[in-house]
Amino acid sequence: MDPESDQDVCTKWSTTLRVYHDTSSELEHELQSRHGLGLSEFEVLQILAGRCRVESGHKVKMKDLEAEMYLSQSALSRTVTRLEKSGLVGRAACDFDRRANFLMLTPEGRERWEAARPTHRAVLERHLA
Amino acid sequence: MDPESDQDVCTKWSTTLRVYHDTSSELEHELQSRHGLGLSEFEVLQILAGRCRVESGHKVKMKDLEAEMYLSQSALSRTVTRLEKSGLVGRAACDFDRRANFLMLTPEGRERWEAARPTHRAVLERHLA
DNA sequence: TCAAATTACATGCTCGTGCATTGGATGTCA
DNA sequence: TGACATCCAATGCACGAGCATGTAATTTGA
Repeated sequence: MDPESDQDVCTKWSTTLRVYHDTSSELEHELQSRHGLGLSEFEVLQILAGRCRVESGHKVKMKDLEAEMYLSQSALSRTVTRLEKSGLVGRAACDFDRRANFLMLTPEGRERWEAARPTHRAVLERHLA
Repeated sequence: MDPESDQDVCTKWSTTLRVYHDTSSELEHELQSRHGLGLSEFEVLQILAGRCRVESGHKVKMKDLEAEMYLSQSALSRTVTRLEKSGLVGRAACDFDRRANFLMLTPEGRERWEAARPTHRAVLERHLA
């Protein structure tokens, strides 16, 4: 509440704004132009790639995905729909709970993610290293 | 490029994402519900309030504003139009260059900004202190 | 001096996002 | 078991954002 901490938080916030906008807009452009992926789409692939190991049969529930992303339920639903239409992600019904969806990377989805990963990492290095 | 710095930038980025999303979405909600202002609108008022002192006759050029904001030219144009329609900002022609616009806070604009400022500051304190 | 390039701002268009709602499935409890 | 609450995901809707373009004013340079 004192002037000093005010100055602190303002500086911190403007730094955060700058880093966030610079980095995310370059991520968006690079991923889109080089790999045809939006940032949200890449992030979904990234999470699926990291979690689709042996456990749970290579599948991830929408709700689990939602919990790890800064995206509303509806936005995530549409993002996954776009990825599904592009053939990068597959949906599968859940036997135990037919309300829920399971998601998994397709082979093509894994390829695209692996192709895009260096681009993603390079942008982060450039802005955050 | 080494694994360590990769880990560093990834951690840094996910921290930035979390702080940015948490803070900006709460800013957006609080400013909208309490003061009827979008975050971009508040930021425009903030810059105008800070710059509309004696120098340059209390006016700011669109281009100068644009340089200080993370907003495209078109988005800024529309944001200012919204603020103008709400009576919070005034546009004035520039005598020297009739392409350019000058902007200034209206008295009501300054009131709204001063009313919203504590809300804005409180959210920053809460997330960044 | 005047045509071409540049600049400032507005606007048409499309897209991704959030909110509210819906539809269907599951859980709860009397 | 049946009625009601809760939960998951999809969808209608509105809105803010960026890109491309348009319009008008200014600058440039041959």
